[in-house]
Amino acid sequence: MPRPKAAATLDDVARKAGVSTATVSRCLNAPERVVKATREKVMSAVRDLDYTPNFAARVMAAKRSFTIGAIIPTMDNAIFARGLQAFQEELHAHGYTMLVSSSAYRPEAEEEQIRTLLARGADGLLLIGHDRETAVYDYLERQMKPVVAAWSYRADGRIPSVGFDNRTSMRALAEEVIKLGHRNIAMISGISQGNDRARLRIDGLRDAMRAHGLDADALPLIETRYEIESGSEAFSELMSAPQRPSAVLCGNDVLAVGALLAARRMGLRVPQDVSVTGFDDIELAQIAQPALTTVHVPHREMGRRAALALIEMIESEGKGTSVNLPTFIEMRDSLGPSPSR
Amino acid sequence: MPRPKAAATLDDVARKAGVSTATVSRCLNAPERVVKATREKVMSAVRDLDYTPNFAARVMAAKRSFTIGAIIPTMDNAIFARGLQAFQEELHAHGYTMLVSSSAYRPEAEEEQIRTLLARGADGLLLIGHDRETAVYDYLERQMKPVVAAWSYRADGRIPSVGFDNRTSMRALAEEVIKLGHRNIAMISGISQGNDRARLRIDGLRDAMRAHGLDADALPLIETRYEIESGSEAFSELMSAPQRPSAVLCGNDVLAVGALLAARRMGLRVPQDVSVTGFDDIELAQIAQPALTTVHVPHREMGRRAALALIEMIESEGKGTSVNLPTFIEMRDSLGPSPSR
DNA sequence: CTGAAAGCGCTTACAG
DNA sequence: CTGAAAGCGCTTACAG
Repeated sequence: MPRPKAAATLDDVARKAGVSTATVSRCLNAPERVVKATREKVMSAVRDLDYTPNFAARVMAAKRSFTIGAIIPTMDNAIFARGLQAFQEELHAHGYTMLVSSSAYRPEAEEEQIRTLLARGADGLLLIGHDRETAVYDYLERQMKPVVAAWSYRADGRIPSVGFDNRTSMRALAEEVIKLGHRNIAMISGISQGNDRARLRIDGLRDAMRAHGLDADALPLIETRYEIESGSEAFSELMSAPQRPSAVLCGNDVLAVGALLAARRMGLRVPQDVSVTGFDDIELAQIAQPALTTVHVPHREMGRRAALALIEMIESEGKGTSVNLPTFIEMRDSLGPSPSR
Repeated sequence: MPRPKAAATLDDVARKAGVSTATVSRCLNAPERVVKATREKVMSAVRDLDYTPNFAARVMAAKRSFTIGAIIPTMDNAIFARGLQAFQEELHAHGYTMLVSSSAYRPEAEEEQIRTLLARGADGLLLIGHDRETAVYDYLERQMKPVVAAWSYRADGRIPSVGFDNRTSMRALAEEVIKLGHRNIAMISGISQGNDRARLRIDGLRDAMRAHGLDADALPLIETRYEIESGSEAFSELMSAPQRPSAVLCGNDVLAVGALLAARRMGLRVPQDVSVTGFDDIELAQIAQPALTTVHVPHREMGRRAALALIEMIESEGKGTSVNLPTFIEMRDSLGPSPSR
């Protein structure tokens, strides 16, 4: 009985096929450069030995890993799930594997993970948004590895981005809200510190307010974690202010669903008593009661395009082109005219 | 101006610190084996050169990668998100990185990914469930790398599992349903082919039916993809049968939410006209209207324990112990007494 | 406590 | 079209 033998190596295959390791390597990586007869001998040896190339050795010798790292704030939240899935599918279709880690919205964690993934030989990196220290960008530049920022388009970023315009998207939604007669508007946002998406959405709302003569500086605003429960708490707090808002714009759908839940608990009807809006258009938005009016973000498309951009940069050594994806407002039931109108 | 230099190597550090590469390596991996003075010289060289060890080289030399692969059916679905996040956090806390890929519920895709991840030097693997070809298990065994199956506990599996009992969990829920007087029961399941979790949940329902004298073989059952829309379609189909069910048990919360949506569209009140139940207790279940009665699965705990089990197997070369996590029924509003009672 | 050197398993110019 | 050999950047017995 053959005892558990170590995995076969290139050498084993070469010996068994009676050729050199160079030839075996070519059969695997550039079969067209080997004559058919040789190739067949080699491939059958590969099969017999159930040979799988050792990845680390290949990476080291070829200086390519066919691995791309993605560092996202969190996986435990539908915000990134769909886009990430599409990203991974597209990578896989091109022969790449995805390495993921989550930073829990902590910049130091992101930095550490950038180093780790790069040290692991990632051929490129997907990062979320643009907010990070200059030193991090300097480091990235020195590594000379393709990096793309997703979820936030920015023309003048230090790295190319594949995303959408968070600011004008939120502004467009806010314009609709204002058009419906709302003048007491409040916002529940994600923590804007280190999160350009959150900050730009706030800015977008303020842009719209200013454009319509509302006092943007007086905007009641609560920043909180992207969790349903946090959205509920913020909503209750906002609604217990002396001057109750007639519309509460939320930084994303998760917060908005939390707001909806709190409204129900408080006996407030949405949108008759108060309007609520979201951002992202994740599945939750359709399921919520009432269904959420929100900004539709093309998550899958964004994931795909980000993968394509990265692969392009890796394979043709280009510096990458940013892409600004369009969003649109998905009008559903949670936004109605201002009751005080 | 120094032009973009290649990343520093161990050799560069050794030269700069005036020691051998062996010493530098020790400073990094077993600092206690180097005297303080030397260590300080080395560490300052490391800092000066902004040195990060090359991962592939390290893996190849040490035959350890501190990487663990996870192959899940899909990321674009809350079913796995929470558990996976917890898994990743626990790995990270122990210095491991997670490599993920999704198989889209295709066995061949899973097989290919097992090979890929192992070739990439993964020190261990997380797989979902137990349904796979014998040949795959044989292959896994030959690789001699720790592998754990999650989301489904099984005492006699070929690999240890960290999960819960899908069958008795569903049975317990079904008992409650039957206790409420329901005798016309139907089920919407995920595709059971190659998915032991789905199959065991069906079995669990049938167990309960049999135990209460109902005809388990006559159970109206539709198997479909784990998508909201699929749940809606299946529900409509089930409800248009001559003999309408008074309770529809769903293979998971996603399907149940789809059923709820369809019920609303059909003008059926839940649970007055028809009861609906889910499985998993993902966030959706609480948000649904009415809130879903479902089986609570301890996703985070399962993810954590799976990580721990794998690390344990890697580091102490044990064969791993399975863990069977308890589930419980989360009674909410979508299950009520049978109207015909 | 530290160093010289072999070895990990590939790829890739360079010859022929 | 194929092979001999250097080299990728580490770790780790083995000496001393």
